[in-house]
Amino acid sequence: MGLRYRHLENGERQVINFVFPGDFLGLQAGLMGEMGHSVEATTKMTLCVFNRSELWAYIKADPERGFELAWLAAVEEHFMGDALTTVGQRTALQAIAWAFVRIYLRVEACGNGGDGMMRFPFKQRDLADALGLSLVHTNKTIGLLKSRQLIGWTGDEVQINDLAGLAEIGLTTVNSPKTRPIM
Amino acid sequence: MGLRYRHLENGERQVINFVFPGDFLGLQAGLMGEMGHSVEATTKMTLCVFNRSELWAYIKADPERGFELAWLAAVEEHFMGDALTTVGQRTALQAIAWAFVRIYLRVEACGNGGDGMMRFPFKQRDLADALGLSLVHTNKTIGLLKSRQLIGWTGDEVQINDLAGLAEIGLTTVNSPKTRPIM
DNA sequence: CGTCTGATTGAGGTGCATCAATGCGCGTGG
DNA sequence: CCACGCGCATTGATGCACCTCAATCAGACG
Repeated sequence: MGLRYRHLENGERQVINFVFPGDFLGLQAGLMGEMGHSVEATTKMTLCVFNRSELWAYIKADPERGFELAWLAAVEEHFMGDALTTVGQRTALQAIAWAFVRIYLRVEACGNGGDGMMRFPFKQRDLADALGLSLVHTNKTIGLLKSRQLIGWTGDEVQINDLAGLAEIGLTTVNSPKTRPIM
Repeated sequence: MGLRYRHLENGERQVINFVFPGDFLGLQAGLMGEMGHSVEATTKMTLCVFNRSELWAYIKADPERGFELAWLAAVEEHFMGDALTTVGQRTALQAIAWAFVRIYLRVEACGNGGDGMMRFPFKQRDLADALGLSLVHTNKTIGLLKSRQLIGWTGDEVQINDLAGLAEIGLTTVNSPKTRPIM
C-alpha cells in the first residue's frame, strides 16, 4: 500500500488518496505525459510495469483496454468528487468517519478484512493531510471515535467496530460499488 | 456554462467544478452507470447527446475514441486533485485567487477572453460552495481582491487585472496545459 | 542509555462560520 | 408610476471549530 500526494509551494502536502493492491498508478502520466502528484509506498509493493509509449499500441490492439482504462479513470474521478465534498463540507469528525468507511470498504473489496480488522500502514499525519486537517486535531478526533468504541487503531492495524455508526456520522451513503464495466 | 455539484445528506452542497463549452458531461454515468453528481445550467446550453448504451459500440468501432475518453477522464481527475489540494490546504484568499486563475485559463482556452475580461454567470454562493467556504467569508475575500485591484466582478462579467499576481497569491503553478493526447 | 519517530495532551489564538441586518437592482402588479 | 417582493451582494457582531505552539510520553533501535 501507499499514498498519492501533491505538494504546495508553501510546503503543505495534500494526500490525494491511499493506494491499495490492484490500483493503477500513473494513469495520468501515461495519458497526459505528466503526473501532477507523487506516489509513496508505505509497505512493500509488487508493481506491474508498463511502457508509457506503448500505451496507445496496447489500446489499439484491443479496444476493450481503452474502455477499461476510461472506466478506471472515471471511478477515480468519482472518488475524488466524494473526497472533495468531504474536505469541503464535512466537519472533522464526519470527515474522519467517512474516510474510515471508504477505506474499509476498499480493503474489503481487496479480499482482506471482513471481520472489521484491517491493515492500515499509515500515520495520523497521512490521514490529516488527506482530509485537510491539522495533525493535532486529527489525533483528538480519532481519540473521540476510539472512546465511542467505533474504531480501534493500534500500530498498523485498524479495527472497525461499527461500520454503520461510522457511515451515519460521516453522512456516507454506502452504495454498492460497481465492480464491472458495462461492456 | 453551468456547474456540477453534489449534495450531502445534511443539505450542504459541494460544487465539483464549473462547466464550460466543450466539456464532456456524464462520462461517469456512461462508464459506471451512475452519475454521483448533478449538473445545473447557468446559461443556455447546446448539448450533443450520446446514447449511453452505445458507448461501447462507439469505442469498439474506433479504439482512438476509447483513448480520447480515457484522456478526458484523466484530465478531469488531474483537475480534481488540484481542487482537492486547494480546498484542503489553501486559505480562503489563496483558494479564491487560485479559482479565478484556473477559470480564466479555462475560458481563455475556449477562445474567449484574452483581454482579462470574461463572462462568469455564477453567484458568489457557487464559488463559496466550490471552495468549501461560507458565502459571507467568500464575499469579504472577494472584496479584498477587488480592493487590491486584482480582479473586478460586476454582474456576470469578471475582469482579471493581474493574472500573475493572482497566481502568486494562489500558489498556482501556471503550467502550460496539454491540449493533445500522446496518441 | 541516547536518539528518533510518532502518538498524545494542554493552552492559547484565529480564520472562518454563523447570525442578522441593510442595501440594491429588477420585475410585477395595482 | 410607484409600492412591493425577491434574489443577491454587502457589512457588522459574535462564536466556535480548528490551528499553532509546546510539552510529554511510549516504543523501536543501535
